[in-house]
Amino acid sequence: MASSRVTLRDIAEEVGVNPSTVSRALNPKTRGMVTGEIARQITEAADRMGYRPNPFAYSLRTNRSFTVGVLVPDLTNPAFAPIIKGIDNVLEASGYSVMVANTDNVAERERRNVAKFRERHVDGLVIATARRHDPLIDECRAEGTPLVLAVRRTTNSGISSVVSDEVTGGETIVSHLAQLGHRRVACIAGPQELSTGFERHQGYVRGLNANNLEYDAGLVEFCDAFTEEEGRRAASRLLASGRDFTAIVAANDMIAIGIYDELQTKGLVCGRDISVVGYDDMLFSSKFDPPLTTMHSPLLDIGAEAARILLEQIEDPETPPRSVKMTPELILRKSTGKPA
Amino acid sequence: MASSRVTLRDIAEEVGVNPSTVSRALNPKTRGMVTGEIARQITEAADRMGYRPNPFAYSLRTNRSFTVGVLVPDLTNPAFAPIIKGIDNVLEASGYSVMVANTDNVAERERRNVAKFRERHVDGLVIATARRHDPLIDECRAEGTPLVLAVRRTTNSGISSVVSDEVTGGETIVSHLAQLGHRRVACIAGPQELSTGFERHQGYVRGLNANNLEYDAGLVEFCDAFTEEEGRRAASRLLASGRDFTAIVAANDMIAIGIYDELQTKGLVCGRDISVVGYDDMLFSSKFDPPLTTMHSPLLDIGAEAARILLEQIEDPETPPRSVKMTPELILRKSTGKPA
DNA sequence: ATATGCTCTGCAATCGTTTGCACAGGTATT
DNA sequence: AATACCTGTGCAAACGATTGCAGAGCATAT
Repeated sequence: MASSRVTLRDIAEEVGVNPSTVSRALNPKTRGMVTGEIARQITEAADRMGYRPNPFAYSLRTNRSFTVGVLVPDLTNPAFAPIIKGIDNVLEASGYSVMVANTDNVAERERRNVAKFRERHVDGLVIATARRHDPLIDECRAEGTPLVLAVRRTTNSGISSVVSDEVTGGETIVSHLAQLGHRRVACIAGPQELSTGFERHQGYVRGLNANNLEYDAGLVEFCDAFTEEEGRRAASRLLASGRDFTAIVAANDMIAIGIYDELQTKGLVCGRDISVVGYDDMLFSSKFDPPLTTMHSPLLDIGAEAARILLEQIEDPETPPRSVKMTPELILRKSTGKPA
Repeated sequence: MASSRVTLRDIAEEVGVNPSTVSRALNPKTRGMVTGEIARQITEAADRMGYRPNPFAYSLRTNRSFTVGVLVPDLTNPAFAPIIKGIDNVLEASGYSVMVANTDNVAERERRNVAKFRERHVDGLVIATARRHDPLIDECRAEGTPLVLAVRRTTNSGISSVVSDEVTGGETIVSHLAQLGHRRVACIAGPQELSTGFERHQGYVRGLNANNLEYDAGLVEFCDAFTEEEGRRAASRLLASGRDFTAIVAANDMIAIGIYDELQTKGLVCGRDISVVGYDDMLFSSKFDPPLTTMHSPLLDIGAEAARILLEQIEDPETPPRSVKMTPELILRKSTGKPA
């Protein structure tokens, strides 16, 4: 309310030129078109008067909003928050603003928010909610707005994505267990419609092969969601099956926590009776009881890299889509040990 | 790229009226001005043609952006993420978009982001980074954009805020400890320039009085930040002082974790040798070793309520500032017990 | 001396809305 | 029947930038 904004016209009057000249003088790309001395006067006046361009006018004319939309399933999930932070860090530095939307994993809400972002003419989208087969993503791509997937990707190539190497991650976990001497390694896998769930399970299978362990379908349970509760239930089923095993590889840390719960109620001690390894290395996984051995996903870097690719893509829409795979790292803690 | 947007003018031509009529027919507030039948034709055509108003044009004209800015110290901090989620939940329902900015507690970054928000003409601001004396907040207020503080407030009244009742929270904690039989209760307080740190400490002091325990300056240590590391260092100082005490009230859960660390390295077992109580009840505080007794802050509700107040304020700028205090709840877990 | 080209600036249209004002036509009032 | 008042619609001016085009001024080439 206080300060009536100062516009190009105001500066123009002050300096005694046409607004268009002011526009050119202030825009680095067109600055060359105006005489040095005049340009100097203009920038000087602009500073002095506290000129701030009106983003609406700019956007209306140019259709650029310097805004990007970010879609995550859950802002409060420690396996996602760092991604946003990573994105925000690089985007802030480039003058972009980040709009977030929480979808709680419900497709309808994803759809609605993408629509909202589109209406608002965001310059680009980073999406962390993708399913392996995701019509919404296809639509987005067809629609033309620059887009990059983070953490989760679709089977559909031709879309930029940055994820971590889930398959080798899973494989490495099994190898770790095998080295400790485990022969009967169970798996509590995540949702198979998500690339993370799918590929980590795939990694588990490869790890078995690589270490000459046989695959036993009775040793793998699937979860419908990456949640503690789902993990607990799956663990319960596994235990109830009466099968013999000495270790469990969990699809992520949340599920691992669920497994902890179930082991505890059954009076088993994790790390001694049964080894458990998680995935993600989310915040506090070192504080659990016992501290969780887990595969560290470079979430912050994934977010940052996704943002960088998006920027590239916005800058030059002709840039071909790029997919990068970060490498995760095994963090040894107390939840794994030699088989009992 | 694909769909050339359809504008008011397109619809006007289709129906055979002037764009202004279309504008009026489509706006609920002015719809009464246009003949029922024509209005019907217009809305019908709008649907059919897939009309979506151009937000830039709208904003340029009206100076409303349907956007609010949210400032938090750390997106990944489980004591802040829920706030954003709460905000997003209510704002999304009202058609607003949320822009977030991460400040990492650096004043310069707060300033920069507030400036960015202002340039972008956000309709309102919710700020979770306020210091007790915060010039930036004063400037914001003077500037006129609707503003509400969340979780942390300034001493300066006359600004809307929604926080939890830290003082009684702190008091209740001490009472709990006193009831268990503790007589020598230490305190590891948070930054005193933040209302949370300040008021929780105040609550501690009141709790002492209320339970006829004497205040001993030697039993309180201050942290410069709400971090694990600061908590650990403070605990170390406290232990080194050689004073006698059986319980520690921590300014928040992060600090409590730091205390856990230090107790462990000193071979003390928390909950038996020394009781510890945290504050916030952040995610996973029930999973620590031992599960943390803590004061639950209704973070999600705080965010939601802040958003509601902000909406009120945006709707009618004359609305007097409103401050609400949520009541926290003590969650009993394993980190507290009878004194050894 | 004329033609040619280059550099700089201004003019005016445009982006897609909203909204004050004018005005046409109809209804109600006297 | 003349006047006043509504009601609904159109016109055109904003909002504050960007940008194609035209032209003024000047230097260089012929």
